[in-house]
Amino acid sequence: MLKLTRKLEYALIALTHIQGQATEKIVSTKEIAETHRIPLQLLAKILQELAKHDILEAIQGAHGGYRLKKSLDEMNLTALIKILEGPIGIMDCSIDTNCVQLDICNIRKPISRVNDAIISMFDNLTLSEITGI
Amino acid sequence: MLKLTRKLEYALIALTHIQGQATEKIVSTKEIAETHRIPLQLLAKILQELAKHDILEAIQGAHGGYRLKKSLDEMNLTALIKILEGPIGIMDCSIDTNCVQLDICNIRKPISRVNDAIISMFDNLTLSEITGI
DNA sequence: ATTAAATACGACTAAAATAATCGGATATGC
DNA sequence: GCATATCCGATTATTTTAGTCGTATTTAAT
Ligand code: SF4
Ligand code: SF4
Repeated sequence: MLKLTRKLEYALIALTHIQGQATEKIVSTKEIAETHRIPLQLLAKILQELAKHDILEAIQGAHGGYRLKKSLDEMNLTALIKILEGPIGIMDCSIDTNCVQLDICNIRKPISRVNDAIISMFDNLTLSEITGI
Repeated sequence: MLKLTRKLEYALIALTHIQGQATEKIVSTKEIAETHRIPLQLLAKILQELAKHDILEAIQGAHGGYRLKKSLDEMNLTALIKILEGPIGIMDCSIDTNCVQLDICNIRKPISRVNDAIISMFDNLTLSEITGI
């Protein structure tokens, strides 16, 4: 309940790690995985996903790896979550319309306010505020 | 990710329903389940849990059911979540100490601030603000 | 007393979401 | 050519959430 996924944490750890290196340094998945004890294959797929969305630049081949492609203060937490997990929302009806209670729900409005508050908090949180400038 | 559980929603729906009735009226699980299309057995267990924690008063036997025992503006969302789901926290290390990244985690502090903000938001939200006065 | 309607509760099963792994392809520096 | 990377679809494993079952107990009404 209300937990961040491991994928998201690994992504934030990796971004933080990369940002801590010299700007032009190419950082390999292996380096990050070993430093932070993250399963290599899983991290690999996460970084690929981030590369696909232009957050990282991938350099293939031997001595390859990743570099930051986008400045982290240009992107908020909401965007990262959307990339890795899809649409956000603390209840089903904030995402789709399949809930059987939908038309008779007596808590939808108040819960929706809570949802908005959380989303707006994530909207206002840049990744660099998490990874540290 | 970051979803409220169904159990919690059902609890809030039920509390809202009960609060909408005359103060002394005894409301049966069946009435709530049918009105809101909630699986009866599941709702039953939830209400038992709430009764065990003195939020509801259970009246057994024929024509039995539940009544509010505690005023809903005396309790916040955090308390309800704790009863139904246990300790809150958006990351594992806010609850236990088993995370393998714990000692080397580079995002723990910033994530912890996010966590605190959410918890504090829930702390300041009374149940009556959700169920409607 | 008997019956019907209700709560109480532990055990169980099912479904869904999350986490991790596997196997092979492709790219590139040396 | 070989070692070291990214790339990527498919699969499996694990955990969490959701829902069900069976049975016992309580109590009002008849
Ligand atoms: S309609 Fe009500 S029960 Fe259904 S998802 Fe929205 S808030 Fe939850
Ligand atoms: S230590 Fe880091 S990785 Fe582990 S749970 Fe806490 S924040 Fe997440």
